[in-house]
Amino acid sequence: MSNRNITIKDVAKLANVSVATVSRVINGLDRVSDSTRKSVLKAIQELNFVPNTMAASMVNKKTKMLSVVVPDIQNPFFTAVIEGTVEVAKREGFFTLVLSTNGEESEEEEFLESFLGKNVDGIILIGSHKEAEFYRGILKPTILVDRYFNDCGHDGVMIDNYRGAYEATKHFIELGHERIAIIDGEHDFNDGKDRYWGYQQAMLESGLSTDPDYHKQGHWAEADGYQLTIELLKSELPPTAIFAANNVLCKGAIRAIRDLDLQIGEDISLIGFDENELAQFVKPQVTVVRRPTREMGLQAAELLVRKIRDTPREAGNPMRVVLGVELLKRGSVKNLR
Amino acid sequence: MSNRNITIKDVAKLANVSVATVSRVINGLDRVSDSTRKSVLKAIQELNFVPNTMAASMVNKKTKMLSVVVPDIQNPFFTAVIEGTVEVAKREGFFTLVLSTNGEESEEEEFLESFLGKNVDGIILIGSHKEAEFYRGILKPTILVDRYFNDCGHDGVMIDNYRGAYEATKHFIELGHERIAIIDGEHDFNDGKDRYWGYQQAMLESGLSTDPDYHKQGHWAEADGYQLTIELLKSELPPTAIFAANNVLCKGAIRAIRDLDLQIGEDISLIGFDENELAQFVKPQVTVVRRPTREMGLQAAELLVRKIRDTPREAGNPMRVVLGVELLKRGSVKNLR
DNA sequence: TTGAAAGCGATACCAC
DNA sequence: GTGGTATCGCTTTCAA
Repeated sequence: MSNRNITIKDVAKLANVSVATVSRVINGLDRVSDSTRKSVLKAIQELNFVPNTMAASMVNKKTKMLSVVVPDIQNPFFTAVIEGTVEVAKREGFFTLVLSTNGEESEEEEFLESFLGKNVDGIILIGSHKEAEFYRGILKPTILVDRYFNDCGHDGVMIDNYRGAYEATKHFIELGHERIAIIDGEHDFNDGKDRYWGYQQAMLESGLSTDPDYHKQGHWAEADGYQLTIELLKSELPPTAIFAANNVLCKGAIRAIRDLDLQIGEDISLIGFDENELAQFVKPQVTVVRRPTREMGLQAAELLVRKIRDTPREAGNPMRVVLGVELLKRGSVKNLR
Repeated sequence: MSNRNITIKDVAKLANVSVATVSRVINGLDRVSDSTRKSVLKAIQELNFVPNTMAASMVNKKTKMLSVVVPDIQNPFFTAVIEGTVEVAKREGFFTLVLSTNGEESEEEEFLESFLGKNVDGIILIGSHKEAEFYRGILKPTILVDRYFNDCGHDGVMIDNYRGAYEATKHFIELGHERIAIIDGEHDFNDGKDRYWGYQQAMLESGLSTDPDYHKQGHWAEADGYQLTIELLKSELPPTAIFAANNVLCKGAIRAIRDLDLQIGEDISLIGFDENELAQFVKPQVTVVRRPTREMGLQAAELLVRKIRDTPREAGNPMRVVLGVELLKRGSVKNLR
């Protein structure tokens, strides 16, 4: 496996050729006579030689590795995206290395300055937290996924958050709901904001007002979903429907409803943003806005690989790929008509 | 960030010193006069220079990075272990790089031969699939987690699978159960086998026979858990208790029981091996054998770092750390006495 | 304290 | 086709 000490020189000596020749047979590009190739191959075999790719990288500046940086490796959304990424990367001959920052922004910087960060051929940043300035500082091929920043100078793959929230809300309305609440978190990034706007727009368009009491904000965590749902349901005039703006908030909401001994789709209607395990488990299952997680990873990796190969930086404006979402209707919305 | 072109030479030139001196101030080991240090630092700042750690690694053969290889990044068990690992690694100044093989054995080999595999200072293999021979071929510090192979030549961190299964089964028995079934998967590795033996031993010790009809084997997947549970519950003489030998089998079992409209802890008793989201969600919650996931990661990283530092290979026999498990009693086992 | 120079292990250009 | 060698960016003796 990892034969530290044997180098191309040893092989050259044993095979009675120059290191240049050995390098040639290793890379198979230049032509080498059959006989010498054979003896070199034999020597390689005999010595159990494995080329030191790091040394090679030093001269040709390619490592054939990509990195994917995520804020939380325990969130199934991220791992699903990663899976898509890895699939394409592998097909294209790249190794993918995953890095979780555990929500700490500084980690992202550290990574980029580390051995790894400096030696990957390209980077995919999922759900990243920084500001445009930071991204502009990254000089190598990079793709932003799920969260995008204008003027960041890189391509991006994201979904239509606005539309997803809009359709969820519309769905409630079509089935006769009027007291529709939304639980979300800070509006510090576009994805969160867009979801709220989608909700708001749908309400206004239908002539419904957006009661501030029906907008509960937490920190996008499961515990918040639980707490906020309890608050809503215990208020004087509870909503008839709740839109949970991300996967974990939705899980919290499901727990809360269960703990209050209420029946989803009967006593309270619910739609979640993003698929999650509990939404699939409970009966009736919870209607969710499904986003194409794996597909996001695929797209990101494809964009990245293309960018790496198009070395003649076509300096074209960064492109953004926006994938559609789908309202997966299940049984959690009661028909009030 | 990634200033490709500026090297130590540029800094040297600007600061009017030799590259050796620059190297010295970068590494802070050798002594440098305050005045030169200052001017070098200034030059570094001015040029926005970031040393190329890859080149450095070429000479000192250290990269300060570890890698963790897992079969499935979507399984919460693995990500929990990873989290523990990363924590220690970070504290000790190592970067952790995660690699998921998606269950493909060959990936593991590829990884070890890749740029990455050859350039990390140490490796943690979680739930790995190969045979001892393979591991012996890995010449650098390596720790096996969760699954161990005798004569593999490396240290390991695992849990007491036997005991966990034994106690779960005993618990059933103590509460008066006699028709106790087990659902598991292939017995191709020790962890799986040990769980079965623990179950069997507990049964025999209590004078209960292990009816083959009550031992259902699948492939350790959630779908199997579902299917096998259905089979058990629909058989002529259904068991009164089921032991699901891993986390996803348990989830499948919970789904199956729910779909048959049976009440956990009432119509059928259930214990799962390893914590899982559904076990915590349903009411009553499902009793599980809890294993110290994060702790496993911590231990593994600590062992690894120590090994990396003890360069004078003390060739001591490989050590194995076996962590205890805990039967987390919740409400899913009915008292038949 | 500082500098010159010899590597680390490969690649690639230039001769032959 | 094949070999010699400069080079990648840094560390580390060895002298001065």
